[in-house]
Amino acid sequence: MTQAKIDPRITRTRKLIMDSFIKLSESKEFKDITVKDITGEAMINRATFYHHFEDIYDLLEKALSEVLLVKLDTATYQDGELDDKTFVGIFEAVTNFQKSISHRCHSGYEETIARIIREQLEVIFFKLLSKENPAEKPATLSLTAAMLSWGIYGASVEWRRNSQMTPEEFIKDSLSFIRFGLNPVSLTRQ
Amino acid sequence: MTQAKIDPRITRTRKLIMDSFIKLSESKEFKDITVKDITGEAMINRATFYHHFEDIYDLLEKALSEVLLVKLDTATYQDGELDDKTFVGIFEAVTNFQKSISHRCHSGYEETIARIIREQLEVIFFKLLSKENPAEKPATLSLTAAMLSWGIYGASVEWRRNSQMTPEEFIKDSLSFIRFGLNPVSLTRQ
DNA sequence: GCAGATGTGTCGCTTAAGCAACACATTCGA
DNA sequence: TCGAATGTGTTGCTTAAGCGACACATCTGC
Repeated sequence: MTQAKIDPRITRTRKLIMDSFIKLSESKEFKDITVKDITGEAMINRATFYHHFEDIYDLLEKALSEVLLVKLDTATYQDGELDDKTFVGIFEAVTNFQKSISHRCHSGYEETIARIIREQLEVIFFKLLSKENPAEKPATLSLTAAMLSWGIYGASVEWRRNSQMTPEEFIKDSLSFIRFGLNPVSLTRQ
Repeated sequence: MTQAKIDPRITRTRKLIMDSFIKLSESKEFKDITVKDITGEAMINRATFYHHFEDIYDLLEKALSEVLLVKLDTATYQDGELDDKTFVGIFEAVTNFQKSISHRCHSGYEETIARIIREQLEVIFFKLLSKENPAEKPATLSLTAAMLSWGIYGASVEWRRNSQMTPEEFIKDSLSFIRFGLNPVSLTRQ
């Protein structure tokens, strides 16, 4: 498709690094994880790590986006529309991810993750919005995507703080306001 | 120790191949497994396979010997003597291995495995015998090792055919005859 | 029979991974 | 405060893995 062919060694090595990072993340928090730890766990050379990633923050970023994008593909490749199902899928991806790392979040680190999640969401929303509104100005779509990403992320924070509901139940009712606007009459359109 | 240092890539690749082979062996029998199947499963290049193994029979041989040798190390690295514990450990290794592959044994294939097991046992016994009898003629030790390997392998066949006992219970009593000779009085020496 | 498909084993060239050493930060305890 | 220890990021060279093509064997069904 978009790229010719990718050397299997690259795939393998990147997977080794990612998996080792995830595994280490389960036993210690981010700030205590060194590049050496990762390459040791992955049984690859340290220089090879730098061949694939700028530094450990770059790895974090790419690891997070991969987790989100995998979920995104599952949620949207069928239609790629900004419908309820897509929204719920994305929201579940975010809450799942937060749940999986919640026990290793500490000050400073959490804000980094939050930023990366929002950035990823923004990319996703921008893509979907552009598809459905090809005529609209990019700046408008971009800001809309940003607001959506902050909104969805904020919702996940709320969910984590309060809710015993499933993510889907939690966000379902509010989605109407997002999708059809704040005018009450629009609810009948759902 | 005996060799300087081994490139991690080699270790990794060999493990990938071995694991894929074991995995494939669980779903189809040996004669239906192709080199392509293995390299496909292992996600390595076919040429790389031939860099490590002569052919698929060579892989079989080395995979089997690895399984046996792992068990052997566990059983003997502490002392390396031809005592009861070592014998029982080796016998258990053989019976465990046969149990693990029994459901994929068919005519022709079984005899190949049997040969390889016996060859491996012979190597092991020869090493142990040499250690305990440094002055003895190699030819004598070699034949003794061969007879032991046939004997142990035969015992495993008997065990598989008849016994509800554990491998240890099964072979324990006969070991005295092996170790101390057939003279009844020797039993008192145990 | 033989043509097409599939597997085997080998080759030369390309590319990614390993290694060892380096300069440079940090941390931390004597 | 200094020095040892540990981590970071980079480099040039070596080595193993990937690739595609090749000749050659089996098969299998028309």
